[in-house]
Amino acid sequence: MPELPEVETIARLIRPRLVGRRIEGCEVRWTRTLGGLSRPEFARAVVGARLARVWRRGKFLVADLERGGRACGALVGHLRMTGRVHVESSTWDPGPYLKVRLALDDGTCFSFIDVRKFARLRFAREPELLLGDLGPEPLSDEFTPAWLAEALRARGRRLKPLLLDQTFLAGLGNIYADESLFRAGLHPLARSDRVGSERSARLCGEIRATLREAIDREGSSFDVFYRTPEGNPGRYQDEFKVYGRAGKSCTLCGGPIVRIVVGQRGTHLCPRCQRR
DNA sequence: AGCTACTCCTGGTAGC
DNA sequence: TGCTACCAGGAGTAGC
Repeated sequence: MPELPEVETIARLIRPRLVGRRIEGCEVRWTRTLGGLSRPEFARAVVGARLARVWRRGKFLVADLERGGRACGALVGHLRMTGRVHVESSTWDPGPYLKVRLALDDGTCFSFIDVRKFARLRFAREPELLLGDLGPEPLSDEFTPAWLAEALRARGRRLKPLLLDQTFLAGLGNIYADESLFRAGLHPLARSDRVGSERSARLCGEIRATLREAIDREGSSFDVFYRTPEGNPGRYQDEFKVYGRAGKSCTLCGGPIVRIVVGQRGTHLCPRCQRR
């Protein structure tokens, strides 16, 4: 599933191919992907606009749009589990799962592809309305040990669902939440208000380190879905310590990795290294 | 406030 | 081999 490192990788790779391009046409094959707008409304909003900036916020991919040098909204994409993005020549075949395609002024096309139809590519006149509820960026200066210690204390929630809550912290998904908790030695069911400041400082550091290492390896690919926009798999899946390793031995203590379900999500941990 | 269940989807796979 | 049933899960929502 594309989480922060995967979306960051995608943003970095498509940025040089998109910035400065003008959208000359659009084809929508699945209207629900637009998240509310009709095809004509969407087309009217984006065709003729220029892509001024490509960036990431949490797991959202954002492209600011301009007309005549003036900001006129943004494309805000979310890949959910199986969304993919490609920028290729217009002769490239996007396959049967293409949802939206934007023709650009240099003969390339931006293709938004999704097998399961959960991904969204929305036009927003004010993207802040879609992004405003997100918590801090884990790799920003805002995300400090002091902030995390206080935030954990203020919310009496179990750690795993809290880390997946995008209004708490933006960008972690199932994989990197499990990996970060393992590296910090914290149990996914531990209550956030009982994690001391020492432990929460460690969690802060491990979240940042995990995400940085995953970005360095262009994200994780363990199934057919996530690929970089160049079609390459990421390499971080080789570094997983707990995710998808149920029954295998812990790299620290040798004991078995266990899979439990927390909030309808598969959750992987080492019960010996991660005490409650 | 926080938890659980349900919804949206379909390729892959386990089981027969 | 070929069928069916179930699983994965990000986020929104409803209900307790």
